[in-house]
Amino acid sequence: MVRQFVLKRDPSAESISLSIDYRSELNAQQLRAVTFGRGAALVVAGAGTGKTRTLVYRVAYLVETGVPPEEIVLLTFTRRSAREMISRASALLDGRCQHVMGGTFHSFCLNILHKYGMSIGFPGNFTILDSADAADVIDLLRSEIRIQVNKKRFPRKRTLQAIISGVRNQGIPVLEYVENRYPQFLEYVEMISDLAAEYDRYKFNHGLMDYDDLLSQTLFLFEEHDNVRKSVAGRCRYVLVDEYQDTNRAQASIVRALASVNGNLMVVGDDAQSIYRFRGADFKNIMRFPEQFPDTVVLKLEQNYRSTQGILDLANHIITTARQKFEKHLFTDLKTGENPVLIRAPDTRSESRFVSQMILERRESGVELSDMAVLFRSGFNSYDLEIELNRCGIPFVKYGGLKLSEAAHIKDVLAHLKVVENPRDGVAWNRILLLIEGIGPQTARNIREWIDEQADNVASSQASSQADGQARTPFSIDEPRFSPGYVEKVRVLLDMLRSLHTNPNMSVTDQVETVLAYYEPLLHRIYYEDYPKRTQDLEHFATLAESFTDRAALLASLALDPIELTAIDIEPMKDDEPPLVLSTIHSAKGLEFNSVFLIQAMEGVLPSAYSVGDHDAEDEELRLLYVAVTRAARRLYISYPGVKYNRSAGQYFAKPSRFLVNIPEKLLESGSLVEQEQQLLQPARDELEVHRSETETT
DNA sequence: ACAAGCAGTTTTTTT
DNA sequence: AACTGCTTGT
Repeated sequence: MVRQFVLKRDPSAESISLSIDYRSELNAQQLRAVTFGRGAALVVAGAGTGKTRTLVYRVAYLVETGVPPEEIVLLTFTRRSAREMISRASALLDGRCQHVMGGTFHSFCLNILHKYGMSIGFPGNFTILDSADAADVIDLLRSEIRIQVNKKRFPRKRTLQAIISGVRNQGIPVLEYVENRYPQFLEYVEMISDLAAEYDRYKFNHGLMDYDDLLSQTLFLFEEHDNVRKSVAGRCRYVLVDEYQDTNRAQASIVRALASVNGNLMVVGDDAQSIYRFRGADFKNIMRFPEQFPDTVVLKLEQNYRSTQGILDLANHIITTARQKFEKHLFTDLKTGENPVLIRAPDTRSESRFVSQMILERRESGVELSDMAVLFRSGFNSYDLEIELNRCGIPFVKYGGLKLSEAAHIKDVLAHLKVVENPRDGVAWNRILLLIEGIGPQTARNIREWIDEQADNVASSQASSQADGQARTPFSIDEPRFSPGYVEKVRVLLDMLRSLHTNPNMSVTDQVETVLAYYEPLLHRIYYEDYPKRTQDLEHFATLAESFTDRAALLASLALDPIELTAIDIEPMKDDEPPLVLSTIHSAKGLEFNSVFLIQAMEGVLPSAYSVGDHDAEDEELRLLYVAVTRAARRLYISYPGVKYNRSAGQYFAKPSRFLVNIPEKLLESGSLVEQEQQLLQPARDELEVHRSETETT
């Protein structure tokens, strides 16, 4: 590294030129982080200690002290939080902050690969596989290998994808990974390894990249081309990383590479809130940070501005029971407040009714609906509650769970666009061919093979010369080699795709409309049971697509930043009241609410049944509870049903979460539900019934 | 040989 | 709701 001489700022000039009064708006610890100079810093920030605020002020401070905004990189966990922080910084200072480079690791890497990928042999038009697409690719390859397996239980495609991705993320052999996490599949280790190799080869040959590739290929690019690394890192004058406890190995390496020229790096995180182990995140990254950057200054934010003392006491108590001890004790000045409660409801229905009722009460007492949240472990834990909320006419948005872009019909439409973008995208071809009546897996495969040949011909004719004058596309049938049962239908499909391919000036909206016109009849045939609902989603999607200037941007954006709207979406804000938030605990990270309801806090759900027996996994479930609890500012209600219904076991007695049973009453009061007398209850229920018929759209 | 439809099983969390 | 395995029909 070039030796640097630091010129100290003139303190008298500082007070004149800075427009923000940092001293009065931040506490001493925050101020230190915000005004930190050059070098490496680790900010250990407990829940609710103003972590986001600190980052926002840090961005503004850097810009205000003359750092060019486009040389500041802010890496966050979701694009949503990057967007939010940058706009908050802009509001604080001015529009200059909009030019800060911000986003997720994946989107940042995608930009780099688009810019420099050509130099290491990646085509410019590669398509991105989300994890479901990746599983589909693996499934295509699996069907070939499986013939030799015969009759035995081979892992399903999602499991295979999880294993292959996990192996990549942790950089360990398949054997070790399967031994630890999937001992039931030990006999298939060799086949899984073969499959992983096949998968990599397939992706390379067909211009595909999965999420892991975006990170690892960027690292590969940096390793192979030092000038690229220097050039990229040279433009990263200041690097800021949020949620550092949830980075994996590859991401930590990328951070190191980005800081390798200027060395100005600030990472912010909280080891107690690490909840992405399943995705390869390693909270030890945060412990290792000071070793990797020997001159690291460690800064701590410990004063909590969010929650009442009662909520913090509970949170502190919970985290001390983790097997891996964390040295952290949050404190606050907020003394007042109602203590957290643990409520046992008779069953799931009454739990939903209780939560809805409390939400209405809180709203009556002046709390905005949008300042309340219902949190749960898994997306489907809220199904029953969603019905009840609809019945009560309470508007809500749901984060986590099924995404719009993950719905089958949206993926169908996207697959058509992907094929036009990257004609070698075999999974997308497979998907759209299977939609045609009369074409099954085998025929789709034959057609795909023929398409691959065509694509090769196109490539070679382009390579040799443009002598034949006519641009060839991979979307025409020259030979009558397919059976008449479906050849006409394939011809219609190819005609449609060719019209998009040969028309580079066509707007994204027109492209989407063209695909939709083609897809509509297929949708009706395949989803004859519920196509009206799906048609609605497609219209929503078409509106959304209008804001994109080109097809590649639309596809990349949907792959990297899935629209978080469930199919069970309410009418887009018909009334102006901001809706209640339903969210998985994972998706609620970084958010805060006046009142939080944590539902289904029972054994088998939180902790998840998958985690029991694995100490590290159980610890992570505990941290998940910690995250949920610390989202609450004033009120916290934790509930679980005493009886749970399950299709296989029927009704069974549910146990409260093991993390909650031995907590002193002083920290967590327990409560139970009593059914109100019939006469009083009846009119209220009648009224709700009326609401139901008005609001129920699903 | 292949597609399509039916019944029973299985569902974590996300870039 | 989606996936898997099985049966039936072309």
